[in-house]
Amino acid sequence: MKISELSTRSSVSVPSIKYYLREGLLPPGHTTAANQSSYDELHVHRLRLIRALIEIGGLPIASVRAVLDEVDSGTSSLHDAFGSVMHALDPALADDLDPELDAVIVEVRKWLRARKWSIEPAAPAIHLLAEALLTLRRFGFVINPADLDSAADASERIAEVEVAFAVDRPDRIAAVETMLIGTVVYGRVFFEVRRLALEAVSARVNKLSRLRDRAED
Amino acid sequence: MKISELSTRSSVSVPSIKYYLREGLLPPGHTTAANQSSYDELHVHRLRLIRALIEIGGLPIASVRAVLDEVDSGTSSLHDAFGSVMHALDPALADDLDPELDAVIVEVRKWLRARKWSIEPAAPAIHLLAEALLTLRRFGFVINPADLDSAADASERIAEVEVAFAVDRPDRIAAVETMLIGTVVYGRVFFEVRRLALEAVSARVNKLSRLRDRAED
DNA sequence: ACGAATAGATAGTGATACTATCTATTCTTG
DNA sequence: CAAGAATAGATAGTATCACTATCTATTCGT
Repeated sequence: MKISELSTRSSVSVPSIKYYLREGLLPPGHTTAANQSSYDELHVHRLRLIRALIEIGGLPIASVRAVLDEVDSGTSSLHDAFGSVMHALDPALADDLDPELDAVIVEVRKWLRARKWSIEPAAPAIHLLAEALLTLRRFGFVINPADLDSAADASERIAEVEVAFAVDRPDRIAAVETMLIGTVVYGRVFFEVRRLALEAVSARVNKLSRLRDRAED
Repeated sequence: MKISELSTRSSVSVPSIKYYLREGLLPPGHTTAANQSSYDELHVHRLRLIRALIEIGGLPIASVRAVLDEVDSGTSSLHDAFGSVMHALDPALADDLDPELDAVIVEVRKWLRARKWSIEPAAPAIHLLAEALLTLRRFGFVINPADLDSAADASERIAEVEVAFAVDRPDRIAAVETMLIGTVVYGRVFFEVRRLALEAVSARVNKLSRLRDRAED
């Protein structure tokens, strides 16, 4: 198909498609003449992936490129490929050499061992989780990794479904893509579920306190 | 304290503090002369809040301002204030008039009723959740709101702790701030826990499949 | 044959989050 | 009390990002 058709099929403007081609997010089409290329279903699919990462995941173009490069590079096992993709998701984090943060990182690692979760030691998620926990503590929240067990259990259950689904995919690229979409889009799903939970609990408490006020009259 | 001290205390550069003052994220200090103002602990605290929203929550300055305006405006109940803050968190979402999306929104609302979660009908979280679920389906994930029950249960448990903590705070602003920090920073915590869960499950499956391969030799 | 579309190159744009500079003052330290 | 550092407030500049526009030399479709 030509670029104009790719554009309507994917609802991405032609200039944007050209931009993604330039930036290497989208592989070039099959060149049929000096100024003609033809694109296929793979391009439509890839464009949907790019838009999901940008719009739902909020990833910058540079991260999208890094992630897609990892998807396309034929790393050995699915798990290794997934690890690389996870790593490419994060902007490089500066080592803060904050002793307080280091202490929390140690706690997180201990928790991971206790849960028997085998995680690559250099995983950015460990650092980012520790950072968030430290921030919560600095705002007065008394929170330990163990308080996250119920969230971790729920995450694990859904992760099992996701991984099973990914492993079932016909080829390696589709499998890695599935894990990627799962991470980014499910991440958003969880975030919104959490917000809804907070609102629901807040509404309940609000109602209770109004009932109490009335009883006191 | 003077601006230089505020800068070292908060590890935010003086030009950035001036920028936040200009942008109305940080209230002006108490003016003591034409070119002298004094700042206090409240400013240190507010700066920490701003940085947490930007760095951990990834909010743009405009959202931070909108959210802080809601925090500072004396809306009646804590719950109402919380609702406004939640609303200010989101960039205005265009109504897509996508019938497929509308169908998913209906599903989400039904799920919320089934869970007895009372949510403001216009809550952006409903729209955003439906959007994410629709994207997952378009990538082949078979997923219904009910599949989110375990995540919702876990979120609810943590939300109860958060709300109890917020309600206990000395004043209304502190309470709303607590809910805000809870939403944004816990959101990040959950995201990272989920990624760790995925990596752990992926590692387990990888190991199992390697064991199976070996058995087949 | 002729207007529309295309590839590929280069340049321009608007938003964002600062950062720098400047002036007129005020502090502060020897 | 003098001189250098710091400050408020204003204005201007910068780097990055994600496009968007324009241009040229083709090539396609009718």
